[in-house]
Amino acid sequence: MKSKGNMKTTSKGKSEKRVFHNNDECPIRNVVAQIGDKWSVLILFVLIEGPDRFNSLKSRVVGISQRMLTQTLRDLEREGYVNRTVYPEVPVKVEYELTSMGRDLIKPLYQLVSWAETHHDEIKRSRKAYDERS
Amino acid sequence: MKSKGNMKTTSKGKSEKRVFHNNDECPIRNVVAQIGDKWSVLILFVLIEGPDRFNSLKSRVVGISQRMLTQTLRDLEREGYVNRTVYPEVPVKVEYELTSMGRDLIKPLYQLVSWAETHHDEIKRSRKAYDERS
DNA sequence: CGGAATCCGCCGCGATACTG
DNA sequence: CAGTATCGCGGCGGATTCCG
Repeated sequence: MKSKGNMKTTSKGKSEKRVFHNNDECPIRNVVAQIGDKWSVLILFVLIEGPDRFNSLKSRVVGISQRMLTQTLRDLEREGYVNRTVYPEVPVKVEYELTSMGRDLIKPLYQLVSWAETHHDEIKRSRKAYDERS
Repeated sequence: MKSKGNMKTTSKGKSEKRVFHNNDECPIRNVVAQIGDKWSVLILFVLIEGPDRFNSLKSRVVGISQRMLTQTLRDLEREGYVNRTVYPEVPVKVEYELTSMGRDLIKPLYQLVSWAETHHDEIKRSRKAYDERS
């Protein structure tokens, strides 16, 4: 990890305890804060398979409301992960697709997904054990 | 990606549109929901450098309140990412450290961090451009 | 079809005060 | 030192209604 502005050491010669700040200048928090919401990762993984339209997305991300789909897509677009294209037909057709940065984000995200699937049971067991202790 | 229960296709012969559910059975949402909060990743990255005590963590995760540090540590412990050890001295000493699963989680998380640092500027530019358009 | 606008409940999170 | 308890706000996110 490169030592950016938001991660400093208490430099007294030998680098010691690194300090972390939670603000807009923290790259990891910037990304995690965006994809950490309720729907972003699911939408991203749906869009891996190719461009898709609003209502199709709505049916593939089960349980999402119109409001949250719109809002999450806007956020992803603002971050630069998703492109929005309007085809002025009647009725209107709108397609969403991953940008190159969006497709690039998928790679580390996919690592996390694989990890999550591998450890899913272990996590569930840990939760159960924790809850039974208390 | 293995086809688990929460990701299905509308199987009509050739696998087509995958569907995603947001529930407890979705491994990725399980993990992202936990580390996606405001403080978890920062605490995890502090603990990479070795076991640490409560008040030391508090000063290294700048801006976190006692309440959120306690709560986030409890959550991470419940998931199985963090171990909590109490040393019955006077005054009490409590150490937190990553479990083997916690250290393992760091790997994919670190990929994400690297990605975040690499694309931080691009994201900031995308936001700026988006905001100026509207 | 693909939204925008409004209303509102819940809870994540911070601030503060107290405790073994 | 390492917490717990209580209060309160802001914002996420759901339900509903209206629009080009």
